Amino acid sequence: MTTTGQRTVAETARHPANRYGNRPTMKDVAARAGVGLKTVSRVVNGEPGVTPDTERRVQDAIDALGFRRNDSARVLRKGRTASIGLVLEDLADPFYGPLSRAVEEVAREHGALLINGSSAEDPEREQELVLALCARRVDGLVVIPAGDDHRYLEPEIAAGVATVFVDRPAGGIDADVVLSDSFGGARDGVRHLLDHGHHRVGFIGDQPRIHTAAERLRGYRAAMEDAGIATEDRWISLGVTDPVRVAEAAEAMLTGQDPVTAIFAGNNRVTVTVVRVLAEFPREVALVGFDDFELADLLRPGVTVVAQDAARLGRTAAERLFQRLEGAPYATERIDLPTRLIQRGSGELPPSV
Amino acid sequence: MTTTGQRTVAETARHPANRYGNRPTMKDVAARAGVGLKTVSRVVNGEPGVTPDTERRVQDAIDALGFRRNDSARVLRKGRTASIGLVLEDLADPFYGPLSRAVEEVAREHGALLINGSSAEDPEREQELVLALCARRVDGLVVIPAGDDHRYLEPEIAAGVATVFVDRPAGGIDADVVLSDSFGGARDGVRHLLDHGHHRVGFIGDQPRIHTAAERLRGYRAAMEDAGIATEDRWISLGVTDPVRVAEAAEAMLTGQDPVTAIFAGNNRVTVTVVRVLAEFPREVALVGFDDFELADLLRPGVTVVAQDAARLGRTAAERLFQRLEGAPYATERIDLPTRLIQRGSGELPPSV
DNA sequence: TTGAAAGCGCTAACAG
DNA sequence: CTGTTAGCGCTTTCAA
Repeated sequence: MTTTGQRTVAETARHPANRYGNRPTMKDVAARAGVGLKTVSRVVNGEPGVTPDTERRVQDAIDALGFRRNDSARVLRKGRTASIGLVLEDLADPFYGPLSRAVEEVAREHGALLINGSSAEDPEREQELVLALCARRVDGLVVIPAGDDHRYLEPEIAAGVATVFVDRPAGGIDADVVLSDSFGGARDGVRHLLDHGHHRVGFIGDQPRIHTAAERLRGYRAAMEDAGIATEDRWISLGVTDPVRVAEAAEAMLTGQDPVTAIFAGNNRVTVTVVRVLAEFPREVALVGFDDFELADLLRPGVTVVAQDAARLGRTAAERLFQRLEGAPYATERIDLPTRLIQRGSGELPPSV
Repeated sequence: MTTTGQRTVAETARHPANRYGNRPTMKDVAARAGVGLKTVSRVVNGEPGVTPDTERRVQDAIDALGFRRNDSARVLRKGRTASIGLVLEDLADPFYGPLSRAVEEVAREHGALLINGSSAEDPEREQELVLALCARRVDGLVVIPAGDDHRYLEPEIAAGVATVFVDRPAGGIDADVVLSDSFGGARDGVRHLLDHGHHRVGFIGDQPRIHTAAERLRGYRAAMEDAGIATEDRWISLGVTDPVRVAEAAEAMLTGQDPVTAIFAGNNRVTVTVVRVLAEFPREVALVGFDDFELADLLRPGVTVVAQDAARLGRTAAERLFQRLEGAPYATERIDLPTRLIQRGSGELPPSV
């Protein structure tokens, strides 16, 4: 601790004790500057109607005391917190990094802060988090839902908390949602494999209670059906996407009778695990994954993917949120963002058996 | 909008207008339940001293009105916000995902929410963000600094905002800091290359004003010196780590007279760019990178790295923060976390010229 | 067991 | 241009 630091402590310690570690308030500043409370407020908020001289006296007092406006009090009075909440599945998932960054960027453009939390794909934890954010009176909420029943949000939305869902739709309530075209993307990806001569195509996806997982499975089935292929149950594996289960699933469908010659992976984690399995596998197997991921182009072969634009997803949702916050109450809307097939080699391999 | 939803609107609309979208307050609940304000407060906060019967009446009123406690007001009164701020460089950077997730997890264990923002490596923006968080009266702050002068934080720290720096030390103030051993890690990585027969080893790093970048450079120089090799300026490139500059730097040191036979890359972004360059390069070049990254093991050759544990960095910092928040004022501390060399092939290649 | 009153630090509304 | 007053919705204190 420097000497300067210690003097600061002594200085602030002169003020009457309160719960904020003896911080000076506008009242203290007013007393020191010899002006009224409201004048301090004017200076702090850059409102007009203060003589340069007065302003300087107030500013000096602010600097001397180390005053910083207490936004908690301000919020209480103004009713707007200038903050929005973001609830997602897992901040550590590379898919959500760009998404939350995009939301943050838009929030920043609107002078708002971002409070965020991970639901860990647990509906209860999602609700807990959302309600905690509502209790803080965030102005709005961007939610990547873990659960499928969001009726608990009804009173909040009715009370004016703008809410936009991303990546998966809300359950049981009418709300804005921004989605990638999971169905179309998966269908295109599987069709791409079929176009390259495959007939036995496997699908490894997440738990079907997750909307995107169900949609992608639907896309897979649609593509197979369009091609007149009867899918076998052995080719389809759904469940949690931890590496162990996914690796076992991949190995199972790659071996035995009538093994698959191509795999469609339902999300980035699945894709990566399948790549690991295939790296050890004796036969060449074609692969298309849903979600792009870093370095997919550097692997050999490069991994063909159905890419969705996570940043755009986040930006679109956040912009929608602030439109609602600022404007008239529009009708709720569903925004579908297109996916894009990126060919890198793995999806263009021919059947090896 | 369901019928239930509309009734909720009508219901809340009866309450006197305020700034929170006509939300019921404890006063409203008290009126409806026919009890005093304080009794509602007791029920809401689970305080003892309320008859089961009264409690039920209050609870019914709460449910009927859709009441949710306004934590802004609570905060104003209690002085603690139960939230901490995290300022990092870029939420979208894969290195920070696990770190912020770890911080969030610890916050959650302590019942606190996480407010975070990206500084975009801009000192002004860092300060702006930090002060905005202080104005919100976050209880504490975890900062990955972009700037190197943090004296602006002195009054805040004196006023009781617990602050822990991560990844890089604070400038101009005395504060806790949690670091990876950049110097030792880089020295070990370079030494590893030297041990495999290299003499001309290149170093591509970030701007030396960034503490970790400077430390890693120092580690590189120490290893070279220990081996009795005089480094040439041509082998060293420092600056912003955008792909274009890094690629040019790599190509420059790989060609011309006395080209390097091995490269040490100063962070994950640099490493990835160098991998791309080497993939196109006619000669085999050894590579060790600072920071681990996903799929490094799947590339051919696998990329040898000096790994730091981002999650542990975040967890350690956050735990330190809450120790401070809860306990006596310890002396500030510097915590160094070890790095780990992970051999995957690229760092074990012999010199090719 | 319950409630009335005071006040957290700020801003809105209205005087001077 | 400046200051005073009255809350924002909650918790604290203290009395019933």
